[in-house]
Amino acid sequence: MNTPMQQRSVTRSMALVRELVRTYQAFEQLSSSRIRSHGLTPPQFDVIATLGNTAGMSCKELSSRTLITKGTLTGVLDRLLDKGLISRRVDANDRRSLFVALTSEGDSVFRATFPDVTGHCDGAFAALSDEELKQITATLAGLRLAITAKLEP
Amino acid sequence: MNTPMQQRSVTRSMALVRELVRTYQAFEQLSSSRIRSHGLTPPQFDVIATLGNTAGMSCKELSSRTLITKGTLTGVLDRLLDKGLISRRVDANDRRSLFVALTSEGDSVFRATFPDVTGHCDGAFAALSDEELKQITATLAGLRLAITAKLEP
DNA sequence: TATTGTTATACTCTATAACTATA
DNA sequence: TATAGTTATAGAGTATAACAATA
Repeated sequence: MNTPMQQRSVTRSMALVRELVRTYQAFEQLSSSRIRSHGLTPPQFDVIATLGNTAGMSCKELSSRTLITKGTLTGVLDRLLDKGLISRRVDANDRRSLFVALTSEGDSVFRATFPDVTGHCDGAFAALSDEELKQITATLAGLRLAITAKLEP
Repeated sequence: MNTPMQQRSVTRSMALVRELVRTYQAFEQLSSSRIRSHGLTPPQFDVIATLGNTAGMSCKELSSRTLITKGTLTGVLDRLLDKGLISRRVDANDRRSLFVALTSEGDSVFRATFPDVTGHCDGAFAALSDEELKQITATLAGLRLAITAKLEP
């Protein structure tokens, strides 16, 4: 009633935010150990997973999808290049741009790791029906859109 | 129908996992810029937020709540100590253990940053009713429990 | 002039494991 | 012997900003 506006507002989303963070952290903990067992770091896996099932993309697009800033991305790509998992070549149309794609070995790693990482969640979600999974996914998507809208302006 | 078991299973949770990661990343992006504007890193904020509204706790407990491993935690606490935001003193009962708590300056920082960070989500969630917020929070909690159960054994 | 990506710098976090001191 | 934390080491990610090449 006479709780300050700011205070009430904060209380409203606090529980949700905390729970989102905790849920993600739990997932992170589960997936990170799986990722490392394949000899990758989480950011490296992020790149592999983003490139998987695509023809490839520019560093700019890869950066915006993974949320890894361009300066950092160069280093991450260097290490994946050393491992032979990606190729990086100049775009013929715009020679400022680099086209990054999985090599066939990178694709093998993608096919081995991605199902393994997500697959470890399936046991956890076994109790949920397809309908419930769909529902939760939609809820999260809505949440994400709300946050993204707040980010852009 | 004749899709392999593993394949079907992966497909089931893949969309949900991707959406959870993306939603969290969007939140991370929003909160991280707020956190840094207060002169903290995300792990440092994590510690401040965990200590906030408590009397303090051991490094062990802090480590298990933040998911920061003990070796890393020492460094993070060192930096917060340098900033004068926490105190670290030997526990009288068990002299192997350290009791970590916010200083009054740390508490001020907590009170300034925590509402600011979570508050930036309130605009995003303004369209949701209290009931919906509650519902989504409960859904996430269920998801987390499912993942945590998978982690422990 | 603007954009794409690299390089340079300095710092923080991370995993891992050996170590100290208490219990 | 086991536990709480620190220290040591090496690597990886991060922010930031200056830079080169191309548009």
